[in-house]
Amino acid sequence: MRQSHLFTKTKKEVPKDEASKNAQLLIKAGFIYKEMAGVYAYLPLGLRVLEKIKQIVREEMDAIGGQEFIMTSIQRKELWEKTDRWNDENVDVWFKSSLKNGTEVGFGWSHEEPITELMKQYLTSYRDLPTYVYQFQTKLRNELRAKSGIMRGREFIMKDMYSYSLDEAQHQTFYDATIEAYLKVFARVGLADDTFVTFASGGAFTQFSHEFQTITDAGEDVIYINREKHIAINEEVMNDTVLKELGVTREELEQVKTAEVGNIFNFGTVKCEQLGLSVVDADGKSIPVFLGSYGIGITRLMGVLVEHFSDENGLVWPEAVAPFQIHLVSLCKDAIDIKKADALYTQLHESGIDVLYDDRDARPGEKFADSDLMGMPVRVVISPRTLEKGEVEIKYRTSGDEKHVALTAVMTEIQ
RNA sequence: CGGAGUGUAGCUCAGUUGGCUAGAGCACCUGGUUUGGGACCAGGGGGUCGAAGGUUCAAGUCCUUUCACUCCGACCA
Repeated sequence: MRQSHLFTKTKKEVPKDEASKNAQLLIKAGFIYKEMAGVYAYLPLGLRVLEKIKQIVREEMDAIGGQEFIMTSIQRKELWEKTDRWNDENVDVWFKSSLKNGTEVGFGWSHEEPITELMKQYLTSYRDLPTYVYQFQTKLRNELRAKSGIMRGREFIMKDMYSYSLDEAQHQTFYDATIEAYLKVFARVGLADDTFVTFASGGAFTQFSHEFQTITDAGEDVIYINREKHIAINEEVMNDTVLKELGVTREELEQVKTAEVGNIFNFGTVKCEQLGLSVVDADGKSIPVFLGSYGIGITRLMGVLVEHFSDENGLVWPEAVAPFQIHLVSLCKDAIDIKKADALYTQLHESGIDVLYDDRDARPGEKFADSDLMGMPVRVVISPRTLEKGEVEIKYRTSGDEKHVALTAVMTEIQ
């Protein structure tokens, strides 16, 4: 991608109506645009990051048997009344509207009910189980107060997966597989060391649910962790009984601030019973279905990555999610040098490398500042100075390490 | 939803006890000089001062209402 053709540009100043680091940096660097409080548009650079994150999640969900589809944003009231989650006392984040004929509808803040209703058409026999489906959907939640930039919006993208299982054991197997898959996701985006499977309140069916919490000051949760034993407990369930059960003492735990990046939940058979989803077993007898739901906040995860990896010069993207792998910055002025820079760009591009080519007619200082701000993992500078020796300069965003490499050796160096 | 704060150019802001044609920096346009860490000179375009109502000879400035945004809290299967 030639930067001269890239839609959006960087800013020197951050908008004053943003206090969170993730929104400030992402707006400054031209990744997102704020429509209103808690509602953000994703510009080409931001969208690339989102798609990279989604692809990682997609691969890991597919690997454990998930099948991607997509539900609707407009939902029927009746389904939510069956589970008593339509009224504002029980769910206070509904956006509601009505059709021209007066029929009330809701905008999806979650999808268990409609997906389970859908499943009634397709799951009829024990032979149909287990079934695992997931989607990337825009969730709409009428939050009383949006905050923390893209980490807590009124409109956000979530991956939500649902498992329909024959029995407790089958459910548990997939539940455990999902924990492993989630850990792989967070490892792949670079958060392995600071993300913890955390015991949290479990609701009616199990003692605990599991949250995936990533350490960040921008988070909203407080958890207690033990890094050696890999145990983490949400403060909301921290008590002596729980400590005893998990075999740790209070003294062994460290208090940290975290953001919830993922969450898995066991609904038992209750949700399916409420909605009338059952299958017949081998004897032709009707039996209840076990439901599990598993979420990862995609846009929130992007926000956490910004909070986690940025520095005073701007964004610092982990390689796996960077919008481009390489930022090729050309300082060339005359036609012959520009031709060489163009050739290098073409070579990198045609090798299948995601490369952003700063071919703009701008001053070096501005280009370097923009490059740092946008945060690609590798910066390659080509200029009259480097070309004199037939070289380019390679600088790594994370470490700041810098080296000069022969023009002919760029490809091998980058691999 | 309770508390606090802020609304003036695309962005960041200044604007005195009410007073003349509402300003600066950044960004943008034109010309020139520059070119390895956000350059400089000259010129230029851009404003319902968040909105509505009121007081006044006169309102960005005072009063009332309202809307939006931010932060703290509450809330967040």
